[in-house]
Amino acid sequence: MKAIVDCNSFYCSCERLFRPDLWNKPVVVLSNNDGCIVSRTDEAKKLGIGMAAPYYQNKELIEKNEVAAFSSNYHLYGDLSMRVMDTLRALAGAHNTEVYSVDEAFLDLDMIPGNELYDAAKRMKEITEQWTGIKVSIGVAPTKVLSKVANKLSKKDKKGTGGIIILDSVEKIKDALESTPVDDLWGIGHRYANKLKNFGIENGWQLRNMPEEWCRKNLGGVVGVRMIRELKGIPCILMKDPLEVKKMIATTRMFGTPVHKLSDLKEAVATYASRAAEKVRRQRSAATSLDVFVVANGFIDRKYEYNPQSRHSHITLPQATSNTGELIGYAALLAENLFRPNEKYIKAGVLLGGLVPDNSIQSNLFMTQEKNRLPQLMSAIDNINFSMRDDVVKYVATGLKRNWKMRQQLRSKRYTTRWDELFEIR
DNA sequence: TCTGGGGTCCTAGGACCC
DNA sequence: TCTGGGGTCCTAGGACCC
Repeated sequence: MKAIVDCNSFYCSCERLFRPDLWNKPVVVLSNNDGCIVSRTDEAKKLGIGMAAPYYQNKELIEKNEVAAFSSNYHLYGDLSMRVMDTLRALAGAHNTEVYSVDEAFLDLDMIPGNELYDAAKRMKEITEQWTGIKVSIGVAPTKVLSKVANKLSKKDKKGTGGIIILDSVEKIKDALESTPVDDLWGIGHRYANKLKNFGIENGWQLRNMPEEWCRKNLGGVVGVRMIRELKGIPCILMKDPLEVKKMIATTRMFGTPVHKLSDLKEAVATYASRAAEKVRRQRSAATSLDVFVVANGFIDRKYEYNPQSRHSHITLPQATSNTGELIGYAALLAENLFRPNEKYIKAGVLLGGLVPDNSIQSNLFMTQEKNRLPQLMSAIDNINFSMRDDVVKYVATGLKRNWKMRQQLRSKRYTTRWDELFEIR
């Protein structure tokens, strides 16, 4: 059996952890640039604040009901996520734990006898909540897709289910799938959901009973076949090896205010390149390709209209590298190619792809000694930046003023990762 | 030269996830 | 409806090989 453990309203729960005054109050957390709402507590959901709803459209509602709103504080969420995941690894075994996202993990529970599953899940839930202060919900079923179904249902009725649902019989699976609309299934997005509804398929049980070949034809080939088998309880989406590394790494951001100068654009792109390079080094990889993209938003009829135009530029690197200086050089070059004088840019990004293990980088006799020492320079910079704070050491190309930086006006303190922002008790 | 029947590798684009 | 910043997997089509 597989379990999915999911933190309830994760970003909001992190914010509330250090704010007892908000424990029963509505809270929302905003995306970067304070653009839209990406996490809501139950109290906020009850007020009718939608998921991914634009912040400015809900501002009135938020202020009227004294909803606490926060900018995203990734230092805090990242650290608390690590605590939750470490706890789960301790309880289920690291090799049985697949961290699926910042607030979710799949657990392989095959070693636990069927009649002990509920007690085991309950114990995991209690210990995780006690050790981390973050509430979780658990769904258990024969396959990943079904465990997600169970998890979703357990969240809908936290009191009735105790935040745990186990689907361990055909009858339970049937009941669960009948009350799950197709668009709530993991792997069915809005496109497929609409398609299914046009065929008169509304819930998970109806989909489960469709022929495999029909799914192959209509739901993206083998993806559709896997989906239907998973619904039938045949595991097709396997647990991932915890040691797997990423194949591409990106850093992209909206700008706080639109950028129209090439110098600003290059600064931003250099900053994203160095951030991406850092992430690449952290997983001991090197990139063999680099992409830069920009999104321009023009004035139309003297009116500011949302009309994003994106262009991108790609380069295959002569040699795999994770060196910030080198990557900034290429990124700046591509940014220059993309730049047009009369455009305003609202967003840009850098993607590092074709990642290979960094120990496979060929060093050669003809490389200068200086170049051979660059990895040491990089790790020295990484160590300083990690132990002190972000960007103590940075490339000048990334800018000093950074007037394109995103807005984050409502960010809470980084309680758990910065000495000078510790939680204070008087 | 494009006639047959394979095969591989790469990229772009679509669909999905949180 | 497209608001945010990440990612993954799959397929189709082109280039190239024998």
